[in-house]
Amino acid sequence: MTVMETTEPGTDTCADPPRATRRPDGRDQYTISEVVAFTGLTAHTLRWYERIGLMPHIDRSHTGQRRYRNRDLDWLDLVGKLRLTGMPVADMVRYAEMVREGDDTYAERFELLEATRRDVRARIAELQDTLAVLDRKISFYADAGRALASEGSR
Amino acid sequence: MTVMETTEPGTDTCADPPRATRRPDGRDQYTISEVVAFTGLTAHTLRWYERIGLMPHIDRSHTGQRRYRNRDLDWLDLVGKLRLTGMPVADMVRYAEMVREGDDTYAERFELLEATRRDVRARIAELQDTLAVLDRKISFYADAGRALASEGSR
DNA sequence: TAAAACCTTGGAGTGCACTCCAAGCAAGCG
DNA sequence: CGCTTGCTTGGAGTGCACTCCAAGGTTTTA
Repeated sequence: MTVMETTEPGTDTCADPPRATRRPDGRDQYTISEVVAFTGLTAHTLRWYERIGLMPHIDRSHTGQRRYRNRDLDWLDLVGKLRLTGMPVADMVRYAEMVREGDDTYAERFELLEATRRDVRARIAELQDTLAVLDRKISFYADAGRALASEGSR
Repeated sequence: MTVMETTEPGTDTCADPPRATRRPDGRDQYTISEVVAFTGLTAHTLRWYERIGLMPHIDRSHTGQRRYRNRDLDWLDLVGKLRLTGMPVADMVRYAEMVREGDDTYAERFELLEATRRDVRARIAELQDTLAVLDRKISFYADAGRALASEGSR
């Protein structure tokens, strides 16, 4: 039989979110499936990140299997945050390249982070604007619902 | 010659964002290109929204050209907000269908809006978390930059 | 009235971020 | 030792949200 390697093979009705298992400390070596559990990413995605240059070099066991280390998980945490900002993967790859290139790229990395911070602030503002619209619409619906209800009870 | 109908055909270096022209009041009829100017969407996208059922029926001139009205622009404003929340287009189509179906769907629409509001609140929280990470990283880079600078001046 | 700019359609194409596949090697357990 | 479960690869496939095309009709400007 072939191995499935899907996410959440169990109940498919409202599968619980990929709650990230907390990373134990005192260890510095993890298999890909452990990293899947920590990050909520799929193994496919982890390997894909590596192929496109988004990951630093990942250690391998003597037989070629990936052995992630704590610094790799820290990097994945950062990537996860940047992903939440909507930053394109290509930009994250660029950032990863700059990290590999070393100290010469400090200024450039600094600028990228500051630009990202500006974007995040702007998006938060947009979302708060949207929230205001939703609040207005929701109270409109609540009022309309009450009106319909009282109509129904008349 | 063929018509281009692209966005921003001018300078392609850092083209200014599609700043939405303000909608004039006292009018209730607009061509598609005016709506493009108001919303920042492309004409392609506006027609596509219509095809997939995301728009209400749009009036036509006697020769079949679209004539948008203020209520259509109001709807597009809402769609724009919902889009910012990351709501899938399919969900917005569902909402549009419910609006067309009429009063029977009030409760359902109400729930959808409330769920969206929850999502938006959650996303704002995530982004604020990310902002904290960025702030920490940026001040780290600022310190490192200062260290490098003073090293350079030594 | 002629040229330029704008609008119409269905269907095909694009870019992104995954997502999956097949075939085979590796690891842990009774 | 055999069984099950897990990990490996390159390349192909998927889903979403647009984005564009060709060929032609319409409206506006000079």
